[in-house]
Amino acid sequence: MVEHILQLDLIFASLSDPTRRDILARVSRVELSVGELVENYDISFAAISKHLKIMEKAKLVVKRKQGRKQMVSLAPDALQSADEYLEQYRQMWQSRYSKLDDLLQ
Amino acid sequence: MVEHILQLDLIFASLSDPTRRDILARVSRVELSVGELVENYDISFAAISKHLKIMEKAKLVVKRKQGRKQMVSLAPDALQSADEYLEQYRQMWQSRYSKLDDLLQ
DNA sequence: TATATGTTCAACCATCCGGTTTAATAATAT
DNA sequence: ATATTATTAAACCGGATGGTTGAACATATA
Repeated sequence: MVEHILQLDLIFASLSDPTRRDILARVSRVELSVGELVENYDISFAAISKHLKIMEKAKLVVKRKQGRKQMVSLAPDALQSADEYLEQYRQMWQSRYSKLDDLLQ
Repeated sequence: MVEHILQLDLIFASLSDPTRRDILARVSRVELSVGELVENYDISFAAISKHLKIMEKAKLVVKRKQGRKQMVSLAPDALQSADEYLEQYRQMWQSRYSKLDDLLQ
């Protein structure tokens, strides 16, 4: 339970960085090695490796070893946790719009 | 555009802290003064005030002055931005489950 | 006007974060 | 065995973050 809350900390903290969101978008389309990811950014290999470690801890991505490469891919469960968290608020902005709808009627 | 991205940074960073998520949950139910919020936590008035400033900057909450009190309430638009960000990934875990469904058929 | 109440600001501290560089490790190729 | 390739680890740096305390500011109330 506390575990689950901690996980939300890690998930949202991961998502708060634009480089990590970009990594997420890329690996959601296709599995990529760490090196292939690095090519897209102007920061060091080590920096990307650290970003990936943060994302792994948040369970946003998984790595599997293939030869000497580490292949990175999306692990959708964490995003789903974030989505479920937002779920509880969804009706609030929906009701907002329905109020607006009422006005427009 | 860059503005919008920056906003996602602030929104997710805000949500990554459990105290702030708790504040959000409370003010989503009922408008509360800063002082009323403080009573729920073991940290200083100033600390809560700082959390609120972060949440205000992320546009997760709004404050309105009422006498000498500052009343805090939810501003759903930022949560909706977060939700829209997740939207692009939603089908990925949904398709995962539909694959599972297929297996179970 | 003085005082109490509600909140923020400022300065400070310890820790975390995103980046660097260099060294170490792991796996493949020569 | 050695060299090359792919990645992580370690040590470091500057700036942000979450907390503190104490002073300052704003608004009500006596």
